[in-house]
Amino acid sequence: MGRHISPCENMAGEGCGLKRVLDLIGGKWKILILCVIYAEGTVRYGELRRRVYGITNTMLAHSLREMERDGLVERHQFDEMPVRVEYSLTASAGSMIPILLELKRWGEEHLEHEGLPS
Amino acid sequence: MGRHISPCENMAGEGCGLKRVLDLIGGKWKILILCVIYAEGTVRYGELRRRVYGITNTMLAHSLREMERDGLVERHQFDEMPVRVEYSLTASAGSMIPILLELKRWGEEHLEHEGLPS
DNA sequence: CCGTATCCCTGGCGATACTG
DNA sequence: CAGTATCGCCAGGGATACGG
Repeated sequence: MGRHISPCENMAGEGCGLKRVLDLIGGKWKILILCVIYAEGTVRYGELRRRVYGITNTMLAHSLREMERDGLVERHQFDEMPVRVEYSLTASAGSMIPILLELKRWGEEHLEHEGLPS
Repeated sequence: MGRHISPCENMAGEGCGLKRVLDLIGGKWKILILCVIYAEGTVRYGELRRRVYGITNTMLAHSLREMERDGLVERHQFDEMPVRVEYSLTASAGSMIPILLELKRWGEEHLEHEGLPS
């Protein structure tokens, strides 16, 4: 005893904080996108697409729209010719970054990269 | 400058640590299951199903098998009558828990529960 | 009690083509 | 350059029934 949270604690209940976070950043791409924007500070759309390995146009645009709506990223459009658009993190998303970087570190420490064992 | 990681840092590249973690614990249920097992210390299958709100039999069993295979949970079967099975975290999964709890806290601090705005 | 076996369906995701 | 518009796949997830 002492190492457990009370069994009554709402770990995975209906409106659990964890579930709500996962609704925000769940799915295949959002966490990766957030981390890349963070690493770059400010990124243009095309650069972002190149940095997030394997993402398609559709998914990048779609994910960005949702994250903008959810207050995680900011979009700044410069009406030059040709048009330039830059993305950056909101303060809110910024405060989540350290957690995501820890997750990344955990993966690097605990998971060997390996191809398929033949 | 100074606040950025080098642009060359592999944030979301092909074998990125982040991607590998997400392969392990991505999807709709695994993170929640891990946190519930942690909170209980040791849990029986049925208790787990009750605690993870909304999960189905199929998905719980399936997730548990994968996580066992991946070295995240341990299964202990007691051949009593009726049979009893208990799940607990491995040390490896345990070391990830603090990160997941931070994520949960982030959600609780930054996300109001709200139904649909009418 | 603790699951597996099946079947089925939705929506996340992707490919391609096209526009301001 | 920075996206939308469409279409379609298929794997993740769910319901139900059954087995050790």
